[in-house]
Amino acid sequence: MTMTIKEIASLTGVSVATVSNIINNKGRVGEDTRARVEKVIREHHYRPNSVAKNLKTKTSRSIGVIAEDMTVFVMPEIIDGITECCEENDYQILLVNLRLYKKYSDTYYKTNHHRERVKAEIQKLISMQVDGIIYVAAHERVNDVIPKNLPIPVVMAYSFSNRGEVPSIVVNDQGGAEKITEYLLSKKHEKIGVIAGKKESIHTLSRLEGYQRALLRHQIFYDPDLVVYGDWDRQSGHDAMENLMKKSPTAIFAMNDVMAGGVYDWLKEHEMTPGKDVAVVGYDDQVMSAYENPPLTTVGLPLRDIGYKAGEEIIGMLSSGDTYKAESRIDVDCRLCERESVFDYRG
Amino acid sequence: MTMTIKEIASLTGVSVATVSNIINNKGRVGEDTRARVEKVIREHHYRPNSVAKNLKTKTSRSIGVIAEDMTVFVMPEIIDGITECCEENDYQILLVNLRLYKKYSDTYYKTNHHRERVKAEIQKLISMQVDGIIYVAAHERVNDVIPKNLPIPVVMAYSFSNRGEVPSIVVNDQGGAEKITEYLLSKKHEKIGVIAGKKESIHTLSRLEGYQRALLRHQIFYDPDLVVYGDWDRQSGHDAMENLMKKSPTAIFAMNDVMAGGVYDWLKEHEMTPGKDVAVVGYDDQVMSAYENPPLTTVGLPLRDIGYKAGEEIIGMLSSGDTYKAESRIDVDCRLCERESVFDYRG
DNA sequence: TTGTAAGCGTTATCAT
DNA sequence: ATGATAACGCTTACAA
Repeated sequence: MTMTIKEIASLTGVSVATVSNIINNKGRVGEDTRARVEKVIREHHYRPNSVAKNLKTKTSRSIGVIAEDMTVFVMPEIIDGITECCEENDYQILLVNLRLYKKYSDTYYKTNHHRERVKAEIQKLISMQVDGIIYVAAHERVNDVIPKNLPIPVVMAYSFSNRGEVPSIVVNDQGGAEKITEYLLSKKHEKIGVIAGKKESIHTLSRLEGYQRALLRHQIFYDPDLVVYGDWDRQSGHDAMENLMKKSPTAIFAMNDVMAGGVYDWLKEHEMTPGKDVAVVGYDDQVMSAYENPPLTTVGLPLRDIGYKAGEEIIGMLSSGDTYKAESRIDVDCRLCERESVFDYRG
Repeated sequence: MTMTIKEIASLTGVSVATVSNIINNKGRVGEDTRARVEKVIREHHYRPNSVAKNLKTKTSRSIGVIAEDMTVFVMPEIIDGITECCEENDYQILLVNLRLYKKYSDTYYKTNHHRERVKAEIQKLISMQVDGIIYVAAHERVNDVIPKNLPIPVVMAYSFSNRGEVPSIVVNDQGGAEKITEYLLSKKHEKIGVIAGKKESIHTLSRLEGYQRALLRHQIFYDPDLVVYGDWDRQSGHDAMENLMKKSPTAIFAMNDVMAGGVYDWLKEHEMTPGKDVAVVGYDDQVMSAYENPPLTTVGLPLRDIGYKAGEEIIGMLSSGDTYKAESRIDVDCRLCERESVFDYRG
C-alpha cells in the first residue's frame, strides 16, 4: 500500500541504514547521496511508519489524555491548552473520554467503579506506549484515582493529586478572589457582601481566604455577617440576597457567575439595577456572564493555561528523565474580566 | 521494564506462539496449559504491547479525529459522541486540534494555508497507522479540505464534503425549522415573523425552506414581508424587530438563540413580555437559552448524534471494507427544546 | 561515507 | 496441541 524504507533504499541503490540516517539527520552522509535519496522520498511521498519506529525506539512521542467528561465547560479550554503545548513540542495526543457525568451522574467520584475504569484505561494507554499521561478532572477536588507505581509519569490537571510524584496543576483560587476583591476595593467599595458556595467546597474555602486577605491588606474589618452561603445555583444566589442586603453592602461578590445571575434577579425584582445601585461580581467567566445585562465583571479561570502547564510539566518530566524535579503543585493565576457591573462608589 | 510475551512463555514453559494464541483465543490450546498461562499473565499484570501488535497486523483499532477548533461550542458534544461510539466498538482516538479560530481568526476556511496543514496532519495520522479519520468542522459549510486518493476512509462531521467517497454527517436543518414552525402552528400561531441569518448562509436557506414547508402543509400563505434578515448577532435580532412588528406577528422565529435574545431585549424595551405578548423561539439550544427569562423554546442541534453517527459510519466502512456502501450524506434530526417562551394563541 | 545485521514484541505459517 | 521461525518496518551498533 504505502512505501517502506526498504523500497526507498533499493530505489536509490543505497542501504536502509543510510536512508534512515538521512531521514533522522544522523551519522555522516555524502551530500550527493543525501540529495538523491531526499528527492526520491519527496517524489514518492514517503513517510516513515511511526508504529515501526515506536516499536524500535520504545517511545511514541505521544501522551495520553484522560478526560473525566468532555462536555463539562472547563474541558475544551484545558484540552486546547494541552494540544497547543503538545503541538509545539511535536507530541501527539491519545484521547480517552471517561464520560463520567453521563454514566454515573455527578457523584461518580465517590464510587469505586470508576477507579477500576481509570486503572484499566491507564493500562491500555501504557500498552500503546504513550510516554506520559495527563488526567483532566471535571472539577477541582482531592483526586486519588491514579494508581501507584506507574512506569510512566502522570500529571493531574484541575484537581489535587494526593501524591508528590503526580504533580497537580490547579487554579490559584485564593489569588483570584483576592484579585477581584482588590478590584472592588480600588473602586472604593468597602462593604462587600459575599455569596459563598457550598461550605465544604474547596473553592469556597480558598476564595474566602482570598477575600479576607485583600480586606486585611486594606485594614478593613472582616465581618462574618457579610458572608452568606449558597449552593452554586442561581436560585441560591437570589435567596442569599434577602439576608445579605440587610447589612446594606455596596457590592456583592458571588463565588460563581450563576449565583451572580441570581443576584441580578433579586436586584431587578427590587427595582435596583446591578452595576449602578449595587456592584456585583462573579467568578468563573462562564459564557453567559458576558450576556447578562449589564455584562458581569468576573474572574476568568485560567483553563487553557492549566492545560498548557500540564503539557509543559509532563514534557519536562519526559525530556529530562529523573533529573527533572517536578513541582508537586502548581497554582495558575486567574485573570480579571472587567465588564460593566461595577461602579465607582462615592460614599 | 514491563513484561513481554517471551517472558511469559519461558515463565510457563510454553512457546510464544501458544501464549499469543491464548491471548487472542485462536488455534487449539489445551485446557490445562491455557489455565496455567492465564494465571501467570494475571499474576504478572502482563499486557501485550499494542505497538508491536499494530506493526504486525497493520491495523491499530484507532481512528484519527481532526477538530478544527476545540473551543467552538459544537465540538465537545460532537467529540463526546465520537468517543462514545468508539468506546463501544473498542477503538482508540488520536486527537488533533487544529486551533483554527485561534490561529487564523474566523476566516481560516478561506485561506489555503490551512489546507496544507490539514494535509500534513492527515499524513501524520496515516503514518501512525490510524484505520480511519473523522474530520470535525467548527461550522457547517461546503468543505473541501480533504485530499483525494487517501489510503484510508474519511468522514466529515458537521460540514458537507464535496466528494462521494467522503460521507458527510450534517444537521437536518430544514427538518429542525419545520419542526419548530409546526410547534408554533400547533399553538395556533399563524402569523409567524422570522428573523433569518445572513442571506448567503447555508443555514439560513435550509431553515427558511423548513419554515415554508410547515406553512405549506397547513395551507398558510407565505408572506415574504414576514421575514427579515439579521447577521446572527444579538443586536441584529433586536433591530430586526423594528420592521417585523409592523406586520404584527403573534410569534417570532429567530434563526438562532443569540438573535432571539435580541428579540427579548426589544420586547422588554417596549413593555411587552416574551412568551406572553409575543411568542418567541430560537435555534441552536445554546447554554444561555435556558437562562433567559423566560427560558427560551428552541431547537437543539443533534451534536452528539452527529459525532456518534460519524463514528458508526467510519467503523462501518472499516469493518466491512469495500462491501460497505457509505451514504454520501446523512442528515441528523434536531430535537425540540420546549421551554416557556411560547403560549397558546387564541385569536 | 556506507552497508550488514540484529532486534524491538508481536502474529501467523507451517511443521511436528 | 504445541513449537520454530519468518515476517512487520524501522533504528543502531558495528563492520567495511
